[in-house]
Amino acid sequence: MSQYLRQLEVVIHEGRQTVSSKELSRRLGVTDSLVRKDLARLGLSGCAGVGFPCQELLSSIRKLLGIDSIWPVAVVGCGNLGRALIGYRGFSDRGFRIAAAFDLDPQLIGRHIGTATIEPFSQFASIVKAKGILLAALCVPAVAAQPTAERIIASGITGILNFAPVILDLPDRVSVAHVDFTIELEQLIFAVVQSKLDRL
Amino acid sequence: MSQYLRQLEVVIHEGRQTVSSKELSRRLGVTDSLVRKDLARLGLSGCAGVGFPCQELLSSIRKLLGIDSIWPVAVVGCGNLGRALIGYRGFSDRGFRIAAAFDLDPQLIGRHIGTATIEPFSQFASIVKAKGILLAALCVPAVAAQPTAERIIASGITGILNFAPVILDLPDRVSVAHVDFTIELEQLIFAVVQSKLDRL
DNA sequence: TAGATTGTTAATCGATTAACAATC
DNA sequence: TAGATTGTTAATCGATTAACAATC
Repeated sequence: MSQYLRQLEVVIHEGRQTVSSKELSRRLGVTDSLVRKDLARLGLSGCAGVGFPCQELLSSIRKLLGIDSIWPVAVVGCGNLGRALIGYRGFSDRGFRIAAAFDLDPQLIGRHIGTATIEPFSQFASIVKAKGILLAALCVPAVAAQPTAERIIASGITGILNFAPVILDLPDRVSVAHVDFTIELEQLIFAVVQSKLDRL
Repeated sequence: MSQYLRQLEVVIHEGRQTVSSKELSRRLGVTDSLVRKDLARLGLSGCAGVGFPCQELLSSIRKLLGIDSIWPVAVVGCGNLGRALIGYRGFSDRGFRIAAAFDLDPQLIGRHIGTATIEPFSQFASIVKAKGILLAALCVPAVAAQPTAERIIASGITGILNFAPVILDLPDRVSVAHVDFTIELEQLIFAVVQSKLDRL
């Protein structure tokens, strides 16, 4: 679905008013049938002979994905990775905002990065509650990931973007998305090796 | 497959010699049938009544994934994200090594981060060739991603881990893995919203 | 009307699962 | 032998595709 969004933005940028399932399918590398089926599943309909209205499609998908409003996100752990995330452009115009950043290290606390100031982790619960934050990006070392995750969900966080190379064991009511560079790299290598073998 | 590796490492860490498809399936949240089928597809076999030998399984999968040796990786772009990647622990013991880092900014060139020194991008081709690097992590701003990617594949890079929120258009012989925090976050939000709706 | 494109049905495909005889 | 677990077959499931009448 995110891919649909991205391509829609491109099409809109080109000044188009409508887009056909065929056009979208071409851009996404899938069949037009699938595009129509996907959009129908979301309850969206187009005009036979014309296509789908771009703007309506865009806002409908945004709404369905829950990104029609701006979600404040807390960054937990401000090492290299956490700081990179705080500085990451492209969140702001896509429905996210780094609303708070936390660390344990007294050396880091109080530092400004981008628009955020690093707060002591002890303040997590109160700040998160005050700002209505529901999502956290977990950027702590692997060993700290599980206990930190447990502590932050106790403060009402319901979604965690986990950057630690550890599988978190958390209650079902919490959603976890896992970003693991090692896995991504392994998959890349696998693809490279495969493609080499194919060419022999 | 990477998930298999991770779980195998856990099992081996516990001192076990063999592991059953049932045990692995439980850890991975799939069926035992699927585990056996996957392993069979890779040409690996276990012992009926006993299970699969952990060590053999581990090294076979490593070999199949192409990570039985250490792959040198070049980091291109040493902003927040690039530096985070260079400092990322956990690569070293999983078959990767950051072998070189590049940037355009004269301010950054010569700086040491972890074990790497930032080199001028103009030196890319020669250094990559000298060190036999085939993989690059692309950590440049979105607008620079496509031209930079074109330039680095001209130097013999065959696999790119792309961190820029842009879909790269490259020849088929090059493998690309795309890491996009925005997409990950959108998926997380979707899961959070879904789970909220489910509970109503 | 003619051309383009939708929404939907039926067919296909691949991946997953259940089941079980064979094996240790 | 009895218990555990494999390898494999046949059945199931879900997702994708092809096709086409209906619609603009």
